[in-house]
Amino acid sequence: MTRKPPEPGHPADFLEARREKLNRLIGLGVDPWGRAFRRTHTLGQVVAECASLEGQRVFVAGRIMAWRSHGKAAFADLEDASGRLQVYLKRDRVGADSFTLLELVDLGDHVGVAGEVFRTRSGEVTVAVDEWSFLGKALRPPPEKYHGLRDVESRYRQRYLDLIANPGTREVLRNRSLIVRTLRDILDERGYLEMETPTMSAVVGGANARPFVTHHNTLGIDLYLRIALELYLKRLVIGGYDKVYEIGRVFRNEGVSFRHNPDFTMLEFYEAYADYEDMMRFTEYLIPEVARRVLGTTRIIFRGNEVRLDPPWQRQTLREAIRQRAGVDFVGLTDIAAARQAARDRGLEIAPDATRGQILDQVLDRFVQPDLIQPTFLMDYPVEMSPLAKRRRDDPSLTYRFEACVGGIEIANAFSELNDPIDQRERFLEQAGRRDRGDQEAHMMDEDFLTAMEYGLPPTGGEGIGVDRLVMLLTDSPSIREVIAFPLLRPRA
RNA sequence: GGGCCAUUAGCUCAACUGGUAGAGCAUCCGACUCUUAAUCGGACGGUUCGGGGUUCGAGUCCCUGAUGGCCCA
Repeated sequence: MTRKPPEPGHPADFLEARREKLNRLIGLGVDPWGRAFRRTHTLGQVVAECASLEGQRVFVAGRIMAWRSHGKAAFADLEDASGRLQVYLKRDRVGADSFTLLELVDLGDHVGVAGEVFRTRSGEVTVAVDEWSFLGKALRPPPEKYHGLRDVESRYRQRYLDLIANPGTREVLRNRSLIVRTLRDILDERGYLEMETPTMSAVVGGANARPFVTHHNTLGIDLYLRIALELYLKRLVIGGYDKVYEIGRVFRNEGVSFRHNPDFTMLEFYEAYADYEDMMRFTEYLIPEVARRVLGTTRIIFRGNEVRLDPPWQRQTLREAIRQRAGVDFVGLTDIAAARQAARDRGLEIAPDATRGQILDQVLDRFVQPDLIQPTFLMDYPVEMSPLAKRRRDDPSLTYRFEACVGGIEIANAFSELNDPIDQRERFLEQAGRRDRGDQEAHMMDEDFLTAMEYGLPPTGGEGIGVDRLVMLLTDSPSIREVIAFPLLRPRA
């Protein structure tokens, strides 16, 4: 590709203009990349403490976000993680040579400045610069200063530009960090130990999902990326830790949607000698408490609805919730053919060999979850959908399991853990049968886990929370991709 | 996987029923020592997502591919 040679004063394009400035800087013996710069204050601190700082000399640094030139003076807006601050660059103050060098400054450059804090006529806190230096030249221009970066694809592919240009994105990812930290704080306060379990292993389980496969070269074996944290955390409970949790990435080889990303963050916690009732009580404390600590309120807006997170949350059996919203008792319906037909009558596409669990999943997805705006526990899932949950004493076809829905999406899944290794083996066998019949989401037989269970898992309450979805909820984000810094996209062709 | 929509200058967006691709910001040149979406004057900047077709003529219509969004699965 040929390109016009840049004429002096008329560079062929914006990239060459910046390259040329860079070369001029190097030619002048100026280091365009800078070195560590000892700030006395962040930009936000200068603004916040301006009353006491007025008249004092400060050292601050930031990226140049706006530039207003006035002949022998100029104003620039600097930005760092703490905020934005205006600086005033006057020839009489910085000196003629240094002022001339400002011609080589571009939007997006990092600079460090020293100068006196003052207020302009209009009252804006400003630093009257007497010395400045380059801390990092930008060879590409930042996005448009007023509209920012709007193109959704560019925002995800080049998240750094999204972050530079859009304060709202900075706020969301910052809140994500605070939410995760707060989850840890609360779990720590409650005496849970944070653990780390394998992300790769020869057998995966803990959820109905297709795993990613990878390969270990020296061992010469295929390994799976984990789809849940459950089976290893339960081993730790067997080992004697009575309260454990893990926050970590899990990987599911399935489609992408506004609430699905192939890798996402799960929180799972397990408490020995507890049950799903305890998990419900803890959940309806945990979620509003996170909201209160991070956002300062338990009343949030999500997708245009006000959601009140305060306890107690609604409780409804799955059976009743479905009967109420779909008009059919799908849980109680034992005739599978009739169930398939009833689902089809309600506009669902049901495969001829669909199991009851698959039908219930679809009915839940379509009719029940979207309707559950206020926090709700859906309780008592059928045993065939819940191969790791304890059976109800009063009805062994159901389990002590609940899912929590908030804002119309599922954010948590919990149960009284199945601790009978004989029943667990039967459940795995039943799942393995489905696998043999082609259900790639069915559980694998996990002899190692069964062996562990045979050493004795105490009655245990366990729960998984979709951290990304919780962040969506608390930041009113319409898509999971808004709360994941670098969501998966197809590579650019 | 299916349906609908989108893709135009570095960024944000225009361009009626097919008829010379424009604006703002950014960039470059010039003026300006309290501006703040600074202002004023001038200039540069395009594979209209890729490929094919229809037509005297395609950003616009048709086919095909790519990527993304939304809805459905």
